[in-house]
Amino acid sequence: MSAPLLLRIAVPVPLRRSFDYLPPVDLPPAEITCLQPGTLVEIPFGNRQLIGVLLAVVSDSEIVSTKLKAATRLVDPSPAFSAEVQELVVWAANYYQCAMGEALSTALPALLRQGAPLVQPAEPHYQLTHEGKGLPEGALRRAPKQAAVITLLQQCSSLSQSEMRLNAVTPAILKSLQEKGLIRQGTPAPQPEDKARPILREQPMVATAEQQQALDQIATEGFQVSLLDGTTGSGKTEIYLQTIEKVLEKGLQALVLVPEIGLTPQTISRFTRRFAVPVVALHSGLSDRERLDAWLDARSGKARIVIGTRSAVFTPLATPGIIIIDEEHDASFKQQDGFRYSARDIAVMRASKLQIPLLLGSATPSLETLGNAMNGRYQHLRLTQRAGNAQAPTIHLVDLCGKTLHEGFARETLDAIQEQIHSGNQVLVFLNRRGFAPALQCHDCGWLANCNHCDARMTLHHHPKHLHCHHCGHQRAVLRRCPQCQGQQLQPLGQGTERSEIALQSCFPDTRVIRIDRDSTRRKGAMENLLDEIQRGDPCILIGTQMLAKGHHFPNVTLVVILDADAGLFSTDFRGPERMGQLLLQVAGRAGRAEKPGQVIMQSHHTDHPLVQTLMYEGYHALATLILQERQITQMPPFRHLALLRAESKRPELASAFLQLAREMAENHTGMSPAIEFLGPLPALMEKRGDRYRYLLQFSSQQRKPLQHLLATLALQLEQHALGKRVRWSLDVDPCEMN
DNA sequence: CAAATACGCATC
DNA sequence: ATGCGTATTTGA
Repeated sequence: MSAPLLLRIAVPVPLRRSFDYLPPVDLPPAEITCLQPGTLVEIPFGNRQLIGVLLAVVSDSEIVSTKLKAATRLVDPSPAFSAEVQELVVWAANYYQCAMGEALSTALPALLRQGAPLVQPAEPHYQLTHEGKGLPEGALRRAPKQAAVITLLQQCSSLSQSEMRLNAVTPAILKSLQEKGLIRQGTPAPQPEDKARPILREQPMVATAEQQQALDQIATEGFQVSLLDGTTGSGKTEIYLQTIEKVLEKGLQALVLVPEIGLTPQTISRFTRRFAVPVVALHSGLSDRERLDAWLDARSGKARIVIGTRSAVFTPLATPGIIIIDEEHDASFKQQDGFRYSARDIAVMRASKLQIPLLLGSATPSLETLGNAMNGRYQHLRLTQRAGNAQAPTIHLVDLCGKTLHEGFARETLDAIQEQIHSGNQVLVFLNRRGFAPALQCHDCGWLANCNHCDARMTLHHHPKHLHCHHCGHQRAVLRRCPQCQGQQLQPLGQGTERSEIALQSCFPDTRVIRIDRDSTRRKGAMENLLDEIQRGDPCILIGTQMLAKGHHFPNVTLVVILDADAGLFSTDFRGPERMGQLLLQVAGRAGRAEKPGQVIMQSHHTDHPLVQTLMYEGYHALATLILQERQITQMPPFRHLALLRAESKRPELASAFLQLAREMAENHTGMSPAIEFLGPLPALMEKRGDRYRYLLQFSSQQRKPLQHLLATLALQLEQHALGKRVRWSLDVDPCEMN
């Protein structure tokens, strides 16, 4: 008699081990042997029911058989994860030192994590009725959105609800049309065979010589990583589209990853306008159901283009053909909590395992990617010309030293704004600090309003009037008297977007000033309304944070003002200068996108700083080269690999003792791999945050392998140790933020 | 002395 | 993570 078979399950808890279960009691033994890894299984765990992922069917366990429980049921007999995606997630869990169950569960759509079945309910499709087909030209002139649906259905004959959504058609529009008897719900007409169906809906643009050269060098099969390194407006998207076209022609799918802020309706419509194939978008606005449907369409191969943010890198694809990452330098590709993976780096691994090309696009590539392009591991494709007749903006440095400032603005800056407004243009003012002022100070004794829960100043907000800690969310009323000296002269210190908005409005009383930051766009639809107003093109001044810098086109902006170019210049984070360069260029790229030439004004107290000078006069690549040289000398990434062990606790001594222990454990291991160096335990830059004291221990190594090995052993040991259970800790491999 | 809170521990 | 039992503190 053979040993009973057991299910080895990854459970969605942060524990670095798997759990063994007896098969569900009602499962025929013959079917157990057929189960594949990636199958979802509902299991009793402690006193709750969880959805786990089958890792393997095994014949014996380290756990005595009397302690084994039986799994409740299979969510579905077939696996949710393809073997390919499951292996990818397992690889990533090991690389990023995340518990396997936690990693697998973050790679799953929310609905599957809750045990929803792996099938799609029939989705309503809409078709033209007889009446709708015979609708005379020019009818529905007073309902352009409804007319657009009719046109759409004339082209496509039948569209599902989600396809309608992708084309910005709301349920209300469909309802009106249904009531008028112009469209009806029904089963889709049988689709003509794939071969016959056209891929394109509109003709591609004619590529410039430079674009064509890049296009010719991008592989459409086999593993190849290309960096598409092109200035703003040089037509990177057109290259994505034409490359995708080639992949679609071969009957394969394209996976497109975009930054969180970049997945706008405009981005999606760029793809749906060009291609006649099914496109799905996995963005944060979807309901769990819609997300699962899109995921299933990608998995079945029905969706031919999949656009998504970070987590979409784990989308299963029936026929993967290419992966594209737009704005590859963007920080949102790195998850900052839990499973701290980099979607960009995982995409490299995925493309290599699948033997398909990967295209990384950016106007300001990350130093990691640029380093790989320079040493030849990635193909480096440069686009230097702006497409069309758009001109590159001219950049002026304004030296603030010794100048009288008007609420943070130099006289010449205000004059330049005046001039552009006068000529009927729009101006964008960039200040990466929301609120009225970043601090409130007593003029009599120098006391500062600090947060009670963090080592930080509280930000003064005017609308509504209160003090707000941007680190822990704590709020309090604005004080009328200094608690230290009873003085009544409490003064705002420094500039925030609210304050600049008021200043600009008083300097330009007849001009519309629009503030765009998290506070002014919190209300649903507020952002859209403001963007619409800007698109109308009337002269106005935009003042905002980095929300303005990414993913939006402002064709009428002719002047970009960077109020404080120095922020980030003296950051303690070694990535500060790189990020400063990327952000400044990105903001500058908002100017002069149409026919109107743009200009950029950068205000700085350090106009002679080498980084500022290099960025100004030689551009991003010179800056990047300079920073890379520095990184080589200081042995920082990408020349050396980093990992951080963070620990936090309400008791500071506990967190630092934990890291001290970790360091001692690690040093005991590194007899075999002396290449690993340690730094710390050190207090985090902001030691106290939200009433927790935070410390870190930094690891660095020339080789990834020994570091990964050490971290794996260490994590396991720390998890066992009593101290490890008393502090909140996490490992961050290839950290982006050092705090 | 009971209720509220903190801590340690196990989860197949 | 999460929930439970036990120890510890709070409090009327």
